[in-house]
Amino acid sequence: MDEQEKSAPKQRVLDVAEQLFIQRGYAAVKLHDIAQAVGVRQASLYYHFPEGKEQLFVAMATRVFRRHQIGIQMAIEQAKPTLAAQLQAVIEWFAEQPPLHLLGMIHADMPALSAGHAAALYQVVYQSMFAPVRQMFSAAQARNEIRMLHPDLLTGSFLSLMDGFHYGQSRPGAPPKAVIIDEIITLLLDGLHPRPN
Amino acid sequence: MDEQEKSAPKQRVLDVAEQLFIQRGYAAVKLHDIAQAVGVRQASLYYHFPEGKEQLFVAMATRVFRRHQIGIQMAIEQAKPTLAAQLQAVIEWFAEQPPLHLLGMIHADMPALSAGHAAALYQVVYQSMFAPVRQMFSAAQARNEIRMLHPDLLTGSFLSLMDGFHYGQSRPGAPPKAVIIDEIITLLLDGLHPRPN
DNA sequence: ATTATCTATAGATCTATAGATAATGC
DNA sequence: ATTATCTATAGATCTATAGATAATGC
Repeated sequence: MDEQEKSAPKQRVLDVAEQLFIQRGYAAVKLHDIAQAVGVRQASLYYHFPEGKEQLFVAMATRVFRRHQIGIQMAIEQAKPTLAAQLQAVIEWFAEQPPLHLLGMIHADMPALSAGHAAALYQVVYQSMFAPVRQMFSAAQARNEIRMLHPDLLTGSFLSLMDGFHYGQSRPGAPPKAVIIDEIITLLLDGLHPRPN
Repeated sequence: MDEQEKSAPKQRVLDVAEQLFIQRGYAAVKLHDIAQAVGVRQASLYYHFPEGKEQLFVAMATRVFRRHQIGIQMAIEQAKPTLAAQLQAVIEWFAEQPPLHLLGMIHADMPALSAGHAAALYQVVYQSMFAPVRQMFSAAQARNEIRMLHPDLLTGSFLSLMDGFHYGQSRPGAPPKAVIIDEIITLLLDGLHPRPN
């Protein structure tokens, strides 16, 4: 009965909910859609989430954010302690995950929840996504490795770029993932102006 | 009866619809919400948009995109013909507009429309938002002013950043707009690694 | 006994349509 | 006559609740 030890059917509901909620947004997804994709009747979802749609959304979002927190932290820890290596690892993490659409979730979905749920989720977003990335940039600044831009701005910009990643990725004639990652790193570290060497 | 010559009440409906649809997304906004904010009854909206909610959304989105197209093109034209000056002007344009949440709209709202409406809107987005920005970057590359990164990727990254702009902007203790703009330009042109001079 | 489902349905909400009303401008 | 609203309501959709059913594991 710990957080971890969850029944298989419940995990399956969360999996499907994750796909649909993230793809279409909270309001556009009906409980019936989720039930249908799981292969059960709409009312059966209330067995796993007795408080209904909001509870399901919050559970799903929390799970996604925690997974990203672990992925991001592992990426940073296992990379060489330079921003270039850490950025590479974190971007690779985002690139191999399904699209998250974090900004859209923060902006459109979370405000639709009850005030309490929204505030709680916002905390989770901050701890899981914002703080670790911010920490990576701050540390690089403390090492005097990079310019002293505002770390919050860097963090927001970086997460925006990660949200945008999958758009460019999916269009026809798009370069392969590895090239996109390389170019984003070049852009972030060296900028558009070519270096004089 | 031209596109331009629209009645004042209809414009007012579009104004309100713009605010609500962009803020909360297509599915979350009910016609009743729009009517209430306008100060009329829900059924009265059908006088101006006889085909209903979708038509209203498409009209609103088209108007927003066209406005941005003009704003972006004017910004680029009136700036000095260097990427630095043009970027500054375009970012200032985005900064003075209300948040657009372009990625969210493309991702969550447009796919909820009928196939025909979605395709048409997608065209408008491309022409209005994507093409002018892409052209700005391509031209800078032709002038040999910047690195030869994929222009589609640059464009997508830039528009992602513009979507993210207002998030950082609104949090407490955020730096003033002018500083944010400066830092984004520095980031894009010079990158995080400090230049050796 | 617990887990996981089902059927049936109440009640709320939402979109859209039909037809009436009032004001303005020929 | 045209423009812009209104009331009333049908029909569809959506969330949530109540209570039944079936399988598994003591």
